[in-house]
Amino acid sequence: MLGDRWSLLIIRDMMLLGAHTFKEFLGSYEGIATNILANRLRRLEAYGIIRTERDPSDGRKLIYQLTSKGIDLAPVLAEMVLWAGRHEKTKNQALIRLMQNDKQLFLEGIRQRWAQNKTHSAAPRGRIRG
Amino acid sequence: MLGDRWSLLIIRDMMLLGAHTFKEFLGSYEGIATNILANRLRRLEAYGIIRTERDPSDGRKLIYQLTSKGIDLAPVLAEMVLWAGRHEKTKNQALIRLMQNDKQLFLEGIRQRWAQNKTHSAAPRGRIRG
DNA sequence: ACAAGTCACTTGCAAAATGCAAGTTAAAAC
DNA sequence: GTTTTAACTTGCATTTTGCAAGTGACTTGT
Repeated sequence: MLGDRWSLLIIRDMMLLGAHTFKEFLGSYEGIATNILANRLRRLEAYGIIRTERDPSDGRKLIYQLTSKGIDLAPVLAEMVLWAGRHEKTKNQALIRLMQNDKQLFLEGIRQRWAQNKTHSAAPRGRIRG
Repeated sequence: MLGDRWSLLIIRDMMLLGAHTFKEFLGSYEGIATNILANRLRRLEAYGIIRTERDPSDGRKLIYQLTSKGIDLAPVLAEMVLWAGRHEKTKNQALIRLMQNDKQLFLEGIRQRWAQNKTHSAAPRGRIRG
């Protein structure tokens, strides 16, 4: 279900970088092709991990949001980031230290940033500051 | 690095089912092809996640073991199993309840089962009992 | 001692997934 | 009302995956 090259990276970009439009996912430095991205977004939606909404202030844009099922992947992503920080050369050591020092607080932060989705209001903006 | 269909499943089988030979990985119900399995095992070894040893009691067999880097993936796998248990129909609810009730104890269990690797003695045997 | 397994692969080929470049469509912006 | 922008789709080449059938070293059974 998440066993491909891109799905978890897309979710990571939503959680950690606050990405929620097609273009923002494309910009994320790994360079996914547009057809693959479109396909993965549809799959993630079919799995109930993300949902889609039109941007009320710009009819061209779609806003991708994590569902509660998607938000529940935060601990998985957090552990992956910690593991990579421990064993691979990685930038963003600040984020990793933040997560090490208070994992619960970090997870709460993600949940709060995305919790609004349930009430159907606007998506959270911005990236997490290390 | 782990962004493919099989790598994390192989690691899961090592951690949760105690698999450590080529044949045991093949038996694991998902049905990986032999050429892909051989390729993934080599990649995981190249990444330093597993290591390989000859079985001293049977020269045909190779024993695959998790390195400390591989053991450190236990929290990632644990969170994945918990997530799947929460959101997907899954068997092995006993294991999931065990993990929910005491995640730390569960992780300690995995670490102890595999810690012997550092001292170059025999690999741990058997699966985790829910 | 020797034939018949077993184990851990490799090889060849077909099928599927991925990647790349160039559209397309609807909605802003100028 | 022409040009941009956002979110895709399409066609085709390349890469990865999967399947079936070997292969070679080692062990088992007689």
